[in-house]
Amino acid sequence: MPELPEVEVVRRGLARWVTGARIGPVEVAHPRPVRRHLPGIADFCARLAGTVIQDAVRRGKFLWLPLDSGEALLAHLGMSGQLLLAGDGVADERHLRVRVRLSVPDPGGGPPAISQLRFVDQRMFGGLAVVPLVATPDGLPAGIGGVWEPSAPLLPPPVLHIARDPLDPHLDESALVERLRRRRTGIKRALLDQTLLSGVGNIYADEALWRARLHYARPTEGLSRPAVRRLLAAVREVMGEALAEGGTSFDSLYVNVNGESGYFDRSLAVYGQQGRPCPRCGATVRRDAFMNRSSFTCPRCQPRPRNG
DNA sequence: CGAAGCCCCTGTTCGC
DNA sequence: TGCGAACAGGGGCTTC
Repeated sequence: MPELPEVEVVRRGLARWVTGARIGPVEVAHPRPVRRHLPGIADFCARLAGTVIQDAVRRGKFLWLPLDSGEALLAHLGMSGQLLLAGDGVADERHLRVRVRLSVPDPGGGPPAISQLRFVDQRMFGGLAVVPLVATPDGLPAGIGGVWEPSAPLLPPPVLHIARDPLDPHLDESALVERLRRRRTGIKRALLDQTLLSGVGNIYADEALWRARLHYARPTEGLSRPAVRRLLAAVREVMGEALAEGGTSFDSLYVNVNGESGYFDRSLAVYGQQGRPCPRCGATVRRDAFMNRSSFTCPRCQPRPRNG
């Protein structure tokens, strides 16, 4: 499943390889991934055809390509989505949902010559839409990327309520710490609340809580400022490590755009590790049902709060 | 406004 | 061997 560091690697690959590309005909093989484009499939295709991609920008797990039409192609990969660059000779993937034909003026040596952007998604939680771009409420850059800006920083409306993510240099950490401490809920719920902080999914929440030695049910009420800051530092740390691995595991970003990740299977201390020893203290990692999901903790490093 | 729960989706794995 | 249930989970949406 694509997590924030992988989405960032995809963003970098797209920025590198398709900035300046002109979009040609668009084929929608399955209507579901375009369901959030309310005017329909024909309108989706018509708005894309003939435009030129200006940039690739990301906030949390939302990714968009600003177009010279003033609109943007907005993407969310959901659980199983991939954005792949391909040449015409590459066989269609089994779950190919949308094909965007491209003409890339300067292929720049990416083998083979890129002529398609493909949205491949088995489970179709993710999707694409063509959306307008509106000014960011705070006047600051919309997210990561955004080298190209017409005059003011711009954001797709569906991303307006999404908070900045841990990799965003404009994240106001002090304000976040205070907002989080005013919440009356468990710390993992708060960590997963995209209106507070975006891009943290179940895996990174569990890994960061383990590093900060906090149980997922620990009430936000009563968490000290330093404790919250330690947790945010842990989130940033684990994501930074994953990004470093994703960025160095392969020779070129072109490969990473094609959906590879170097992070999982390694480096995970607790997520998916039930029954195995905690890497820090050796106690047996446990798995609990929480929020209709799984939560993994070390019972010794992360003791359950009395009233949790 | 905040908190919490439901639901969407399909391939894989597991239990009977 | 076959079949249905459980599971994976981000985020939109609804309700209180």
